[in-house]
Amino acid sequence: MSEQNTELKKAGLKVTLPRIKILELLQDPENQHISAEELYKILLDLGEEIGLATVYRVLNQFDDAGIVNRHHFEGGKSVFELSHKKHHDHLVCLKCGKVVEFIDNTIEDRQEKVAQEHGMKLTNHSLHLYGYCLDTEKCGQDD
Amino acid sequence: MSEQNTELKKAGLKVTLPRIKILELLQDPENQHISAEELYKILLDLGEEIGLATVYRVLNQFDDAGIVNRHHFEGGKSVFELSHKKHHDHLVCLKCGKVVEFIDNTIEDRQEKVAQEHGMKLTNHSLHLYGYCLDTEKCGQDD
DNA sequence: CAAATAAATGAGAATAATTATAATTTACCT
DNA sequence: AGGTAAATTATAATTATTCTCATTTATTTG
Ligand SMILES: [Mn+2]
Ligand SMILES: [Mn+2]
Ligand SMILES: [Zn+2]
Ligand SMILES: [Zn+2]
Repeated sequence: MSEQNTELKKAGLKVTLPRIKILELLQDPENQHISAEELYKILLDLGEEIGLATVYRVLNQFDDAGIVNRHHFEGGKSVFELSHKKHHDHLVCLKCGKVVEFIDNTIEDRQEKVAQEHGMKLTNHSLHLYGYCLDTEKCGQDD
Repeated sequence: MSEQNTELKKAGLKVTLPRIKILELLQDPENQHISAEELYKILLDLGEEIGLATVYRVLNQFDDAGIVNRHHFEGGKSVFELSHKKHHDHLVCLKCGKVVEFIDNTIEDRQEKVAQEHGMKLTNHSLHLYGYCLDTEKCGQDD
């Protein structure tokens, strides 16, 4: 039994073709931070017969089951990524759309401190840094 | 000439009743982090004849002009707040919806560091901490 | 294995949030 | 006050996402 099957079973979800296909696509490094619509288009191109509603439904189920994480970057739609990787935050280029992942333990620690100081128990957070690539021709801002 | 008028003129916007009313409402501490729809309802309740499209349009113009900042909290619609206050980030209670503002200079500094390390020039960021109020009856999680 | 059944899917309608269009009104500049 | 460009309104359109329900599929059971 494949890994996908095990993961779906563990989440109490029936092992269906749409779910397997979506899980497979999400493994592909090309498809990091992908939207429902984008996944749907890829599936159509692959000749799969799938409904857009199914893609949305499955992604929500995956989110509920903790299989994926959902992010909402400035000015875009919801994007998803597998959650088996370690927690990280995101840097997004406003010009080319490149997404860089990072983790900064100082920031993570301070967040807990801040929450504590304000009498709150943290469950999660989202940190998005927006800017421009400096090293590339196309994104470097004139200064 | 009122403050509002000056602010609108400075932004190159004509001084109209909808714009003045919206600016006024945004000053009210009751209306921090308010959505277009909520503003619209308040305006209707006040007997103003205004269209929802106008509220959206004006808020976008205010955003472009730097008069307001837009935030998008998990699971909600866009909310706006006047931008004349100093930059800050947000703690949000997932139970009661309370929004607490904070600024942590360590976090701010680290963000710049992170961007620099990845060859990017930061323009802005969004940091949202989600959790539960501990001090209140209704929000404290059982543990 | 084949039938029973409960869950999942697909097509399309529905909803929510936001934006565009176009005719009318308003603010601002002589 | 009159001319003009900008703003507003109502409404249609769009975008992103969810819902409905008839049909299909995966799992369970005999
Ligand atoms: Mn990521
Ligand atoms: Mn705020
Ligand atoms: Zn870039
Ligand atoms: Zn609370």
